[in-house]
Amino acid sequence: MEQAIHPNISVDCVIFGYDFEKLNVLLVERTLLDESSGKVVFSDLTLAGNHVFVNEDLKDAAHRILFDLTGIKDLYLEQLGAFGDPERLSGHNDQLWLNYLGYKPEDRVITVGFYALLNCEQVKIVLKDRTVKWYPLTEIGQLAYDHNRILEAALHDLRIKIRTAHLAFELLPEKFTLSQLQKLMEVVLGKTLDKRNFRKRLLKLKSLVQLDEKQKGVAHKPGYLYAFSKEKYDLYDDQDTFSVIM
Amino acid sequence: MEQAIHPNISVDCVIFGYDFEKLNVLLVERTLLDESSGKVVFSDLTLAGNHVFVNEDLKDAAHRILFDLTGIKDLYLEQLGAFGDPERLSGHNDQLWLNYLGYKPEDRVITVGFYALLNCEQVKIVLKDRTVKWYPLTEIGQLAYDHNRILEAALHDLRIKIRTAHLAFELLPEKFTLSQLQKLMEVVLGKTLDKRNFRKRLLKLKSLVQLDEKQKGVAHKPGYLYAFSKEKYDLYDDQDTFSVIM
DNA sequence: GCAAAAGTGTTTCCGGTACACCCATGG
DNA sequence: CCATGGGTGTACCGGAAACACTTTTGC
Repeated sequence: MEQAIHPNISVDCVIFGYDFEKLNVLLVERTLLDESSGKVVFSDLTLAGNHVFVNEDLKDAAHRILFDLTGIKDLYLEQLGAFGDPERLSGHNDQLWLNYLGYKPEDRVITVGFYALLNCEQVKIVLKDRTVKWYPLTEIGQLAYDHNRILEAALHDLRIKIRTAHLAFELLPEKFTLSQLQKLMEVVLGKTLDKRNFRKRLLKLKSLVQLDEKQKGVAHKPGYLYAFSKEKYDLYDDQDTFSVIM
Repeated sequence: MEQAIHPNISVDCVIFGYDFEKLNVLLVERTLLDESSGKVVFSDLTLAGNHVFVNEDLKDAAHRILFDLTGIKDLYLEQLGAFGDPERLSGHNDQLWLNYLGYKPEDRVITVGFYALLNCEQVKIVLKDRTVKWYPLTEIGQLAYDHNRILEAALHDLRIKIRTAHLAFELLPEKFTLSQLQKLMEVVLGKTLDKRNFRKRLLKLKSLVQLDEKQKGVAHKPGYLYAFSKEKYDLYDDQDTFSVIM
């Protein structure tokens, strides 16, 4: 019975993936076929989500969903809060879909939103399922259920927290150049930053360590690689933040 | 059936009340009496909370709980997130209490935390129930369930948000002096602030308007009263924040 | 040798901070 | 007339912002 699913509580994950160019979100295709004709009734996209197990912690459920979909453990996860509008599943397509899956469409389900951060190149997702794909953030249209609301909340939170915390490093590979870090900030915050000022500020951070290693295979002067040191971050604690990387 | 309670989803509210001296939290006494002897089995404190109705929005549930307990509508409410540790109700006293109330103690309940802000003098709470009282934040010990965790999260969030948003005004009456506002900030942030610098910054805020009215009945030079203008705040939007009232 | 990004210092300006005295009221 | 908090201005300092040229690599 440990694995019995809870009918009223689900978890939805906004999975952000950075590819050195733009922010992407991993979405799942939801296509309903007419049983007799085999024609497509509708086809749209959802966040990665599922019901929790009866005795499962919410964060564990989120990790499980991420693992099932992507084969990755230990991603950075942040809780966004609960989404409990009684009408959140009452869209026409949503009702058809829930019925198709064998849920009672009239059941109340509250969902807990999370977001995960990863780097698309480093964390190669094994897409077990052809219906799961990366979508550039800027090209995401209407999603199923209340998932646009959850996505919006995730993005809002990410934009605030990336200024002052170590979230940025979760979106980069272990080793990265300062320019890559700067580009990431520019993409997330939606504005360009001055290179020299950016570097001045960043080089003050004790938790950012320069490696004895340079970029390779680039058609220009190779940059030094850097890494984030969680140990030093914990050590220097609150002094050592991005504070005002506007 | 509209009023049927949902067995698995509850809402808990951290109700902060400011009394011009300190921050208080409204707590509910929970006393279990032995049925035969009438002796006290245990007695402790909980946040204001209850299960949600089957078709009730989470925020509506929080407002209802606040209203039932205090007779107040339209308090400022902020969601903190969901608390879903499977063990959150498994304390010894918690199990006794749930059993006494007629719940199945083994049922999984996830709770959504909120916090509310009010001014103790202005918003005179009609304490319908003698077991509900204000407790100074600094004197709160161990609470029932996982309520210390929820309180901690609420306080953390309040301390962050009060620096940059209009939360402070929710803890004051409609008209207040700058000194009262400063005192509030000092209490919440836990540090003293320089009077002149504080006023310089505050007087820049377009959403803070001086009234043609002074303090009365004080044994010193009376101060001007001020009010927060939601309209101007919305108008000037993001420029007009407390930004760095450290 | 050319394209492309890496890397580097200085000046300016604004905002934060520190700090001390006179004023109006109630008792 | 005294106690109490209200109200005000200035000088200094540090950090943010603006800004342009040289270097190293792959092709």
